[in-house]
Amino acid sequence: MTFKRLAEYLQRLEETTLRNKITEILAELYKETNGEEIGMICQLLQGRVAPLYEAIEFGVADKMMIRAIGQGLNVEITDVAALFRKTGDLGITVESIKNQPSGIKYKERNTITEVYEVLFRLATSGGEGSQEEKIKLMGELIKDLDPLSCRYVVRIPIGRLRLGFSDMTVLDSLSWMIKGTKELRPTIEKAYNVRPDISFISSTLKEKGIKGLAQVKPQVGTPILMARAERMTNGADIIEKIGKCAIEPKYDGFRVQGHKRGNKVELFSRNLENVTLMYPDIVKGIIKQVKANEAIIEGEAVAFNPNTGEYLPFQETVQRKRKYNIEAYAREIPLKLFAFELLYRDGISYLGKPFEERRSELEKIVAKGDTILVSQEEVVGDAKRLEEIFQDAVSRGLEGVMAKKLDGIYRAGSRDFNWIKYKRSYAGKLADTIDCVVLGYDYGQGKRTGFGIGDFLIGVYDDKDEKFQTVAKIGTGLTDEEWKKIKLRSDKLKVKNKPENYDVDKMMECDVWITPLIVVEIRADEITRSPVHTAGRVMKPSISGKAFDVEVAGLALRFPRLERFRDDKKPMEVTTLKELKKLYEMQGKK
DNA sequence: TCTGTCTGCCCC
DNA sequence: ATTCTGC
DNA sequence: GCAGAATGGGCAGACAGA
Repeated sequence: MTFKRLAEYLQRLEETTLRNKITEILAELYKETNGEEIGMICQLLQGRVAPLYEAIEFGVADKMMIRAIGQGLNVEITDVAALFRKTGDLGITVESIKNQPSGIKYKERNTITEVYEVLFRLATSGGEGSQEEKIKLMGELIKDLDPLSCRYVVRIPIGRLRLGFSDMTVLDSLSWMIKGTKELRPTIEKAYNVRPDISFISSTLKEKGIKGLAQVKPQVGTPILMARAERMTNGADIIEKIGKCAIEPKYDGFRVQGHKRGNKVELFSRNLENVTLMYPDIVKGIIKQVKANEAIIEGEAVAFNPNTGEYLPFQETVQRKRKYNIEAYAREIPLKLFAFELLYRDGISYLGKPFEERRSELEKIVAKGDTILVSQEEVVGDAKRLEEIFQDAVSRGLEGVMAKKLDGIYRAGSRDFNWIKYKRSYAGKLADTIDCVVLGYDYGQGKRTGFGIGDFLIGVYDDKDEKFQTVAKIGTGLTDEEWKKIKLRSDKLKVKNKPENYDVDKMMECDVWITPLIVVEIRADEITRSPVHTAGRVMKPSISGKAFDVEVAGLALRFPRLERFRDDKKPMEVTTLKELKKLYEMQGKK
């Protein structure tokens, strides 16, 4: 099949919003392919050339792609960038440049296989000169392909296909290919969950039918898609939703799935990256403490201070995700793994077993020790007790709690109400919000292109320096109508250059600057120290004297979102730097 | 060798 | 991560 | 309620160029 033919299908799919219709079109597309092509297509639809657990990344995003388009079509990079700002989509950008009459001929006979192979080479190119190599390969593709194919070939590496469907719909469509209905989706999904390789799944289905997936079972060394939690804002709702449930503390670390066979252990991150070499302390802990020949367990890894025993904030924990200096960091900030799931043990899959059974089996196979701790748990039947546990968790400095449905299965890869998270920041306390003023905004991408705005920069006021200093950009919490409204209001306040009394890091520069008159109430989970936001930041000359380094980090908001507009407030009434600093200091002691 | 820019289905 | 929206 | 697509702060690593 030619790539052009695929592109024509993708165009049809992009224009369709009805998911059932999308499912049908995909099935129709598959019918024109062979077993090899369907694998490549499904893989490319994920924006990859290999499954997530293979460490093959494109290493190409917006900036590199702009250069590749410039090189491939012999246009100035600044022109490409300008058109991208306008269109909000690099695919549309390349297509529209290509559609301008140029006299340059392009081939229409490139096969999917040929394109896939170039993308694969691009992804596996590394080392000195590799950026030039990637740009050359991408540029040649763009030069060779027709305009419509260019739209999609450019969107694949940057991971923004924007077709309105993703993995779950692909699984539906594979069912549709075989049966003409979605009835095989659960079977296909079950296989995909434990072997998240869409190329393998789709090729196998095409060549062997649904029977081909019968032997796909959890396997030590192949990561299982991780379950996610839905959110709720109080204990009563949780009890009403799932009844009696198990409550666990929610730690602020990162997910780890540990696979053990004998004395060999492999670790995977939430996005299935193999992180075994990064966390030797957890590997040793599992070998020592997990009493099963084969097991797959899951938990949250959190760093702690070995001298005080205190758990560390996320910003320190995440420093353990590294490739170099691993042993030194492991000594300085060792990890503990709070294990909360058993997914597999000695030939038996626990995925379909109720939570209570997984939990009791987990407790049996994890021996007491220093590194792996079975997560605390209390079974609760009433909202009052749930709130008590929640309050206790919050006062211990934790993020909140997780509630797990007692008879719920492990829903790999999906987010549903078998797991519910209840976080401090959801509990709607006024103390968790601050008032800020809008300083500028950026043009949006994709769906937001039409609004002319995608996010806005906010700041607090430092009455000492008499300057507005930044704390976050806001890209969520507004309805489509509110985006349109704030764009209109902002444009009336537009100024040519950044106002003198704005203190903004280069990283946070906006497309459009406005007079500081719009006041917004912002919710966030916490205040963190920031290298790029300027609230309270102090700089010093760099060693060479040619630049500036951060002497004292600024303050920023973690998970910022709009709570509401505060048209009743004047800009000079927003939170001051002094107040923000006080809030930052207060969150440390609880 | 140092520094800045860019990237990551990054981590959250 | 959070949030909004079409189905 | 699911699935998808907008968007956030901030970390280490990989290159390129000075």
